[in-house]
Amino acid sequence: MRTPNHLDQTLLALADPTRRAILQRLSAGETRVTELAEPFAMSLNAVSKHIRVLERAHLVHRRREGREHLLSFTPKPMDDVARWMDAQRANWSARLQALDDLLQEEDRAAASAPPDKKGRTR
Amino acid sequence: MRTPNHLDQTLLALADPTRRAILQRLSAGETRVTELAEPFAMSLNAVSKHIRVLERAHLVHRRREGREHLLSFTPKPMDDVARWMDAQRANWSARLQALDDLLQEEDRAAASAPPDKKGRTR
DNA sequence: TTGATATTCAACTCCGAGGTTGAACGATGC
DNA sequence: GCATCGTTCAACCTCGGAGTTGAATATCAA
Repeated sequence: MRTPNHLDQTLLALADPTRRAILQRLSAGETRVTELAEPFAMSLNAVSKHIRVLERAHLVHRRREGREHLLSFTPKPMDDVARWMDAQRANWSARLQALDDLLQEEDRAAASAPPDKKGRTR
Repeated sequence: MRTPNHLDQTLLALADPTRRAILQRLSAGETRVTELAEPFAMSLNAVSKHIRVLERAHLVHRRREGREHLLSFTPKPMDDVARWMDAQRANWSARLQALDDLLQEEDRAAASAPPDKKGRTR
């Protein structure tokens, strides 16, 4: 908890529509900060701060060329997120399968008993 | 931006190690609040708040049974995250492929010219 | 009813996120 | 040199996240 790990930073960075839009834009290619900020209804400074959050999460890389800062998307942290989610999915999918089996078991058992008024919800 | 959409809520909820641990625990089966809070070095109230964040993101479902609140993992929002990430991946993977092609093109061209001092960085 | 258990609600602190404005800094162009 | 462009830094505001403690609510058990 005292170590804000990479997943934390990455997920936090992704949990904002502006930043996701920035990433989407960057996935189309390197872009200058000003150019990147142009479509947003907020100050350049605000966008600059969003960029710093993305940098902290290692989701964008900055390359200075003269006075221009060129930003590009570095997707590696997203892989970590994907890996974590896959691991989670593996966990609960197995369990949901077991639950399904159990429910079917119950249904077969209920078929030989008086039916229940309320159906299986959701 | 004024509509904090589902992805926002979900990613924000996931961007905390305590909450991810809670989900991990819940993926092993329904759990009472107190039982859930026991391993964490924080007050029951703090855990209760985390649970509310997870509920807001529809990542957990609460079922009241007497005085006990039984929580379970509802993974659907994670699918939305996965879908968004896949879409992103489709975007930039295509572009990275194009970039790779370009770099190889340049390498071939450079092979016939005097070599460059600084190598291809990262 | 009384008392214990399970959980939330309410009020508070602290801190950082997200936004603003204004100034500073570094590179470019004349 | 000087003005301008691209970008950040600094200071400030507001809001909500994350934690605390203490009281309230609801259920169970006697």
